[in-house]
Amino acid sequence: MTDNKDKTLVLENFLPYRLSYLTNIISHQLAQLYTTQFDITAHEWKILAILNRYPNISAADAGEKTAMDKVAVSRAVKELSEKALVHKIFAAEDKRRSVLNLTGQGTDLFHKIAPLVTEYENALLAILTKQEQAQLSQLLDKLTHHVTAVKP
Amino acid sequence: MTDNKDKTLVLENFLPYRLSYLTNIISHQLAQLYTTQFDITAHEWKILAILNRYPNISAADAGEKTAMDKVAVSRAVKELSEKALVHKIFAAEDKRRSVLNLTGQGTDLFHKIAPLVTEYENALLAILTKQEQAQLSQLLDKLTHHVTAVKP
DNA sequence: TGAAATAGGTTTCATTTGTAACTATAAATA
DNA sequence: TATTTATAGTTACAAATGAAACCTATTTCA
Repeated sequence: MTDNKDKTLVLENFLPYRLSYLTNIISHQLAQLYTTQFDITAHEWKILAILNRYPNISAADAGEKTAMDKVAVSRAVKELSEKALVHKIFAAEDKRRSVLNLTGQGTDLFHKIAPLVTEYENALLAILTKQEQAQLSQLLDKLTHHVTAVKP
Repeated sequence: MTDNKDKTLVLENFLPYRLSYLTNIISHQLAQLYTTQFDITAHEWKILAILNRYPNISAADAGEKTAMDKVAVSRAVKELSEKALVHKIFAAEDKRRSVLNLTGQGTDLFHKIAPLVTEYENALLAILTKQEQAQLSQLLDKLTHHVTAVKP
């Protein structure tokens, strides 16, 4: 009889706990890469990355694509603007809507950090075979779709 | 040529990002279960769960088993003690070391919450086949061992 | 139209969290 | 043994976060 069978919750086997344990460690290690060498928070890094990929998007769009709430986006953008890494204007056709872009400096910084984090990702994935990597990707997709469907 | 090939970091494909996205949603949904119905934080819930499984452990042990830092453990235990859910004494043979246990009330509360969170876990896992669940478990193990080995 | 509702962003305030300093006890060592 | 060093836990302060209130601009529709 397994522990789950008799209804005793075993933290070590509990999926949400295991996911959060792993994720916390990874996020922490990853953050080291840019918080120490460059003076950038995790939120700020996310905004840099998303603006590199999608120029001219609004704060709301950036929030949606990064799963950050609008307050966090607003604060990160403000910081990044003050650091001259991001340029913000308001759209002419709708003056509420912001239009965000990396500055030259912002682009430069992105290209300094990106190799570090992809290197970290590669180091992570190195213990998995190509097939396992594909499995993992698929499982994460399934779970993510499921989970966002349940409570959108 | 894929986006990864030309070194442009694509957030949506980046494993740490995808993990953190999924985990945040799950943690949040899960927390709803006990923060709303019972007045318990995520940290407090972790302590309840670990003390149910391992009675008589110290705060340091609890922290190690839950991946919480000692300050978070101290605060959660203090709260739980004030709510009479956890009983804390100091060990006779080493007066620095605490000895923690659930009270009767604490045990009762644990047994109220446990079914809710396991039900949530089951709902989560329901989109995966048994085989996929096993794969996921194995992949998480591999990654977790790897990641803790890299930076212990 | 013009009042009400909505949407994008920002600010404020309270809570949470993390780091570092601190207290008390125990272990190590000189 | 006396002094240093290490360990368990708490406290204090600062930074990060989240919820709600708050502009301002745009829609909606009576």
